[in-house]
Amino acid sequence: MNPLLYGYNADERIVAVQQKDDSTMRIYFRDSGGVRHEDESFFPFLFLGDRHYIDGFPRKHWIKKLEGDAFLGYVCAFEEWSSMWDAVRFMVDLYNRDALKKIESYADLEFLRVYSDPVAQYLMQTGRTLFKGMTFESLHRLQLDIETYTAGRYGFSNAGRPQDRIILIALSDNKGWQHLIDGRKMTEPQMLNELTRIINEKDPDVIEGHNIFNFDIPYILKRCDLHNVSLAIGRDGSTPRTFDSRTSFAERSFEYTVADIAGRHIIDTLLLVQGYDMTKREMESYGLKYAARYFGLTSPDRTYIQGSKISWHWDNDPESLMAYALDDVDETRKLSEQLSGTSFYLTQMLPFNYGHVARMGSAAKIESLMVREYLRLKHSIPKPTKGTQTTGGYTDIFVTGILGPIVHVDVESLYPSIMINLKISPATDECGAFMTLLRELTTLRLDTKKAMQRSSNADEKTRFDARQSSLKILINSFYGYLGYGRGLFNDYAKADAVTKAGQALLRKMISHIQAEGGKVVEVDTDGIFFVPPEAMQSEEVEHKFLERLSRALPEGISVALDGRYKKMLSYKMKNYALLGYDRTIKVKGSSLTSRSMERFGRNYILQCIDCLLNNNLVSLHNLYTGVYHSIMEHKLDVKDFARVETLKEPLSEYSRQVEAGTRNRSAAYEVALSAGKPFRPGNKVAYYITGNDANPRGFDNCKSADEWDQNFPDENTAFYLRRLDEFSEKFKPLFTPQDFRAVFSADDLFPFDPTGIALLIIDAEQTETETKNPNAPSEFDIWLEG
DNA sequence: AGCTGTGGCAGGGAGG
DNA sequence: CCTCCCTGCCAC
Repeated sequence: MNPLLYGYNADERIVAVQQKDDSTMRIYFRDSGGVRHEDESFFPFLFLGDRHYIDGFPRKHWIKKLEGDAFLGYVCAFEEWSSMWDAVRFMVDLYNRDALKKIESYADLEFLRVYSDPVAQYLMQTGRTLFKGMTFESLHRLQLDIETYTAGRYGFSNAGRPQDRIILIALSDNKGWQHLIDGRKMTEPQMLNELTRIINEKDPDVIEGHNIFNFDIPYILKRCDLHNVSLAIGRDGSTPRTFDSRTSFAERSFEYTVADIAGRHIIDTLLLVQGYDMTKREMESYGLKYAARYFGLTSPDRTYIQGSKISWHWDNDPESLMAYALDDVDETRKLSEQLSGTSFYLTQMLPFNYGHVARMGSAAKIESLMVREYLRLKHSIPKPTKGTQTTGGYTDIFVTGILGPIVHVDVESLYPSIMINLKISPATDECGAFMTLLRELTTLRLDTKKAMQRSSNADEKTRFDARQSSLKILINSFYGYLGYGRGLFNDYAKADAVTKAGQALLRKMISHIQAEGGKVVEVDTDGIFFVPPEAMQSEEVEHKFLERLSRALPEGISVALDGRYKKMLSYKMKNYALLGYDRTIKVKGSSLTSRSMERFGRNYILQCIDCLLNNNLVSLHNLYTGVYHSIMEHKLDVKDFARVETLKEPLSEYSRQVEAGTRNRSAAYEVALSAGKPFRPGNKVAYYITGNDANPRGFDNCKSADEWDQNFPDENTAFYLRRLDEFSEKFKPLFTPQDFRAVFSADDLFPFDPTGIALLIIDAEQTETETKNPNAPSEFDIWLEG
């Protein structure tokens, strides 16, 4: 077994960590014969017990940096020394015997500074590990959901007001047991005590909830505070420890309050859903109800209650509210069942507990494996290098318009394949852990995938799938880690080498396709859309073509057929629409449709695309006139023309920046400010434009969507008509100017006649010769020629 | 206290 | 009008 992947096999998993004395821990492993005790010396961790101070130094001071010239920037991590002094002596001895003389007292240690947080965190986390050896199935998971009664409309922020209260705590677990705490029979303090009692009695390993970090837990804690109740739900009798945290899913950042419950793990399904959509990017919302529907987990008789109506239902119709709360926990369980498997299986090989793994990013996971190996080898760990990555994926568009038929090919795992193929790993990784990890994880994933395909048991298949997909996410992050500014082992030059090799590879593929008579339409990073040559338009010939393409590429790089489409609307780079043979339409990119658009616009554009791909110009014209009149006659609902924006920053920060002149005013923030409600980053604001000016300044003419009154519609008709025309403009390149005017016109003087209107296909302009030339010489030519 | 990357496009606002 | 800058959204 490769120590790098220690713990992947079930019989190597830690089942319990028991503290022996102040400085060591005893580890128990599970194997086929049951639980056995293992000599801790093999285990490559430093166990510091639960004392925060050893030799008078906080635990984090055990990781130090020497500032001597020869080893500036390196940290040494220690694992088996009994005292700080031994550790320092070892390190100094290793690098510089002279320096030892300087260290005579604690005062001399001032030149040692805490350097590497990741290392410190790593050690501290492992020291706290309480993960019991369990299968995903045997984990005792408890779902929690609360409903609150508020005098005002915004319950959460009012959690401190005595007149608001928790009315319902719904719990459910995978032992088929359900419990509902009914506020009518208890005071709130009684209810909170009862919650504590039940959790301790049921003793769950995991507590799950949707948005549990930002709502349920903090709310409960606040109410406990108010009523002086101690929420002692830790396995050691402690109360939850909370701290503010932030994760960013790509450019979106998400703030939440992490709660740590001793001996238990908290899983927030909201975070799981966001993490899932980070790669898929096709969900409209991350709310529980939508997510449950998205994954097909909704029961047919599910009860729905609007958030604002909860107080009313509690007063008038409590039974349906209770049913609603139980449906919430039921969906949370199913959601977690679906999504938490990836984190669970990764926990087996990462030096972090389940709850932590579930909220960690990919880079931190990779780094933890690297650091563990360096600790095992007692090798120094590099510091992050400063710099930036300069290149990314190759993106290009060759032709715009409606085209077809279309074939999409892509390189499987482009960046990982390149890294393995060209042996690209960080220069600072002297022990070669990075490449070994990448290789081993890739092999492991392929094996797991094969095992999945072999398996005939549905449950087992699901388990294997969860494992292989969690590995896939991890493997794909190795490239990102190279260019990650805070990565201890980052290497920007190597990150650039990966992307440049990718670009060269794509150019090679493009020229191959063109040489065979294909018409390349669009390229993005690892995939190519093209119109196959006439002779090739059958699936069998396509596969032959793919084989030839694969043979033209280096060993270890494989190309796959990703999709076949009837037609494609090629609009701009990263922006296109596809019509499948099953008549479904996929729209990609933010410039055709995006979440930031008014809903009527989104629907309008989607329908336009449908008409265009199906060459239905009469419908297109009718569509335009229909929407035109709906706007004119105030027939749209506020939901259709309101714009919904997500607040990224606290309102106070926005105000400060506007005051300082470093930021422009923005309608969404102005509406939020004037509403006087407590907004947090991540909250959504819906607003619409008022007035008569077709070109208004948004932040001067905006109103909150819930102020709109159907009986006195005051939306700016001129503005929304202008928006309609802006949306139509997107299709201008498809028509001659006259044809465009004829189609997108509400002028009914002459009936619309589509005769003679042809959709245009335009070759994209050759702007940058260097990037546009697929045959441009590259430093990777030798590699490509094999 | 925690955080994987680059590239392309749209729209608002400010200022020329 | 236009250009520039910034933010937001999205593809990979």
